Amino acid sequence: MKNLIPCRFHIDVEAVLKSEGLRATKQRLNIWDELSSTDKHRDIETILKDLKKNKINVSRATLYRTIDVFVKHNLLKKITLDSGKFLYEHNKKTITPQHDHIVCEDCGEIFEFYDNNISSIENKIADGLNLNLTKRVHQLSGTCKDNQCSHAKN
Amino acid sequence: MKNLIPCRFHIDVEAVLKSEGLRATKQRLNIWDELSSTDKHRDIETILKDLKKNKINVSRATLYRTIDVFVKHNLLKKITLDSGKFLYEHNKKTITPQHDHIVCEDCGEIFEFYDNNISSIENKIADGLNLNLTKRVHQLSGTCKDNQCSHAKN
DNA sequence: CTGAGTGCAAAAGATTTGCAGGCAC
DNA sequence: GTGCCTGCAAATCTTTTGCACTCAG
Repeated sequence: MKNLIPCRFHIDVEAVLKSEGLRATKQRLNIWDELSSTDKHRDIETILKDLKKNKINVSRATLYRTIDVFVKHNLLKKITLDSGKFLYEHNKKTITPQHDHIVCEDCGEIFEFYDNNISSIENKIADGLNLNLTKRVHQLSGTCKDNQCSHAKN
Repeated sequence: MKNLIPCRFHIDVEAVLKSEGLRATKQRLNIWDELSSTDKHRDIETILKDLKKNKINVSRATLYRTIDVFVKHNLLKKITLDSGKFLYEHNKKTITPQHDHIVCEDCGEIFEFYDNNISSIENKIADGLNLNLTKRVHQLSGTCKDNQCSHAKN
């Protein structure tokens, strides 16, 4: 029932898990299949629902634990919304290795952006405080200028 | 017992509340006194504890509701940490009107920064998507280069 | 085989809500 | 006096945890 979903990263994950001394259980592989099947940003609830939709049964607890593992090992990126909710997106190491997000408040669409100048300014700021940057969050949100979410058509 | 705490914004808040059709209850004024008494970034729990320390009794529910009101009316700024926890800081309209945060993971110290170039880049990005920027979050964190949190002595 | 990982259900936190009573205006 | 606001406790929501069982290596 999952043959429509490209499992692009199956092998990678198995390797990563093993190299970290973790077991490649079918739950973890199934969850990764689901996570890597789309570029959407989803919360735990949605991921769980999508798993069920594909007849993959994992307990909520396991999903939490697995997502934790993936985030810790950089397979997943955790996005913290201003509401305190979290969204997750898989780390396609090949495309846009570092990027930030801008959300349209009208339609909920999330776009990714990246700017090299910002990075270098950030580094200067950290340097000035004698800090090594370890994490960065940069999220913008806005409303559509023409009130029609024309960007969504892009 | 609160005579040591400068109540710099008392009048403002009362005016703001009234202009919004809200009542200037003693709970709201007391909470604002506490919030405006320091530039620290605190979570609900800490604020509640600090209130009790100053013999101000408000229920947890009222504190949540009041903080909501203040955030909504721009008297308070809500900072969302990556852990999903929230911190609050009062909006001193006079100093650093717009700023972001960089956290030292070693000592928890939070510094504020602002860079005009970043703002203009952000605006360009939003423009490109036909969006009016309404909110921005930019938070960095890092570890101390010399492992001694020398910045904390600044 | 053995212990890391899982499922379940209960626990733990954090925040919200319903409602009766209180107080700002 | 009126109804917005508060306090309390219960409810809700999200995430974590303890424990017995399972299965990957």
